[in-house]
Formats: sequence, C-alpha cells, structure tokens
Amino acid sequence: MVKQEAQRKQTASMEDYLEAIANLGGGRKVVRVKQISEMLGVKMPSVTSALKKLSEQELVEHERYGHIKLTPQGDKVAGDVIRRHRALTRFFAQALGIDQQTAKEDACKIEHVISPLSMERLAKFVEFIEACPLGGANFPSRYEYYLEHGELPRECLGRSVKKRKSER
Amino acid sequence: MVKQEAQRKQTASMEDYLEAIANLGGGRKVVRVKQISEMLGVKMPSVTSALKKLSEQELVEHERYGHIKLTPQGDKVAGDVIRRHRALTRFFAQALGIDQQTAKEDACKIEHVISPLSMERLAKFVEFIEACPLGGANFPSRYEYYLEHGELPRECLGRSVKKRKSER
DNA sequence: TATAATTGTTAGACATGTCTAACAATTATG
DNA sequence: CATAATTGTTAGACATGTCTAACAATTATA
Repeated sequence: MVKQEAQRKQTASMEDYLEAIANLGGGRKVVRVKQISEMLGVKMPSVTSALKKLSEQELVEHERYGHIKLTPQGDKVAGDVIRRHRALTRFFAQALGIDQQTAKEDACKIEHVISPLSMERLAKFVEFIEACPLGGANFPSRYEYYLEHGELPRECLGRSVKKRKSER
Repeated sequence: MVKQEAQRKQTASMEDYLEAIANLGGGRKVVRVKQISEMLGVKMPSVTSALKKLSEQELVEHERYGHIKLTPQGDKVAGDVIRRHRALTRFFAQALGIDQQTAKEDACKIEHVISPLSMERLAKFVEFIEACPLGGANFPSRYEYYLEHGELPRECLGRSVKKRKSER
C-alpha cells in the first residue's frame, strides 16, 4: 500500500479559486484571469497572486500571460470541493426547499468548513430523502406542509411506524 | 416606526468571542481573559485585542485588568450566534446521527456563514423531525438503517406512492 | 502593421487576526 | 506584607488575502 503525498489543506479562498478554474475549464475551454476574477468577485491582481500560490503547490499550471490549467492534483482537490458544493446545494434546495440562489450561496460558504463526516452523512441523507418514497420523497412535501401551516400534516399524526399491520 | 441602529456585521472571529463571553458569563460568573483564550484556543493577547475592538463597537464592556461583560447589544448578537449554534448542533446530532463532538465543531463553523433563510428552515426542519412520528421521530431511525445497510428499510419499500405491487 | 483596447502583472498599501517577548498589575502565600 | 505566581497588556512581527496604481504584454482594428 503506497502512501499518498498528504494533501495540504487549503484555505477557503484557495478552494474557491480551484473550484472556479475547474468550473470555467470544464469543456477544455481556455480559462482567463479575468473570468476567474469576475466569477469570484475579486480584482485581477488577487487572481494572479492566488495563481502564484497554487502553482507553488503544484495544484495549478500557469505561465505568465499564458494558459491556466489544473494539475491532476489540483483537479482532485477541485473535484472534492465541487462534490461538496453540489451535495450541499441539493440539501438546501431539495430537502429544505430553499431557492436555488440562496442554496448555492450557502453551499459556497459551508463547503469550506464542514467536516468530512458530516459531509458524507449529509450527502447520504439527501440520497435517502430522494430515494425513499415513504420517509423520503414525500418527506419534503410533508415538511412543506409544516412550514406553511405551522402544524403537522395528517400523515404524521395517524399512526407511528413501530406498529403496522393495521396500517392502511 | 423607529429605525434601529443597524447591527454592524461581525466577523467569524468576533462572533466567537461574543459567544464565548456569553457562555462563560452565563450564571453572572466573572469572565476572565484566560478562560476566553482557553475556550477559543488562542493566546491571551488575541483576546485582549479582540476585547478592544468589541469595546469600540459597544458590544462589550471591558476595563483594563478589570471586568468583562457584554452590553445589551453584545448580548443580543451573542444570543443570535448561540441560537444558530444550538439548532445546527441538534441538526447534526439528532437528524444526521453525528457524534456530539463533531456536531458541535461543525455548528461552530457553519453558524458564522449560513444565511438567515437557511438557518430558519433548518431549525424548523429539526423541529419537524422531532415532532412528527411518521416522517419525523422515526425518520432518523430509518435513516440509520439506510446508513448501516446501504439499502432502504422495509417501511420505505412497502407501499410506495407511485408504483407498488410488484415491488419486493 | 501601427495604434488602441484589453488583459495581465508587479509593487506596495491595508485590514484582519494571530503570535511571541517583554513588561505590568493583581492575587496568593510563606 | 513582601515576594512569588498568575493573569493581563503592549509592542511589534507575521500570515493571509484583498485592493489600487502603474506598467507590460497581448489582441484587435483602423
């Protein structure tokens, strides 16, 4: 079993840069400093400076006035961030019924700070909610009802899951 | 309608200090620089410097070598942070089945970045889960089953909302 | 292709928040 | 109550990441 070179933990900022580069470079498109700066809402010099740091860590390939590209390592880190981002967005949007815009904004912040354990559980949670018709797919709608009416829907009150048989 | 003095938005660090002071000063106990520093895992000079900033914003009362106390404003901000902290901890622990330790750590990070809308929904979500026997209180246990076995529990499959009958 | 427009970089200021080292006040205790 | 131990503060270094201003390279176009 080969020991992997430990992935240096990135700051939220650096993760944002990696994520942006991955998203912009998706279809092998050329990535520009200006695009990154616009996507992240920072000025170009901030991007240049971030690229310098990321290059030193071998997460990004960047030559003066030239191309910008993730290294395989950088791609892996970016991929992790993006997966967290997606799962969190789904959670906020699908499970909590939050608008897409806010869901993404929150995902963008939380993706940098949540623990691996919680992240994994949260992802499974969403999976479960979307997969399980009884406790799941209907879950959001029952939750919606609760949000709107301030009280539990009838399905919640009827009979608990423990006993069944008499269930209809 | 009187316009409230807009609450200056705090950084994560400053919110942590306010939260710590509130928690330490709970029972009117005397709050010490050292306690705060230990609770937050920073050195004492960092605390002194934070107290200076918070005093300037009138969120904390602090006199050299003397007492440390939240102002009513500071108390309000701290209270908000603490409420977010509690709701998030409950979510991770109760709903996701995460250990208390990790649940708190994640809450500590996320409480500073989550939007008010998501926060409110998340709180209601936990409320709902704890209140609704069918989609709720048992929800975590069905989720647990899914976590452990990697497949949906029988209750989820029994009678689905869409197709049924041929399902096993 | 010479010049203008755009894009990118460098240098250096600034804000935040942490730390260490040195010193000062407070408190405990011999 | 004098001194030691503890607690707190100040000063200043440092790391991160942002910005503006000035300049340089690239590209588009007249």
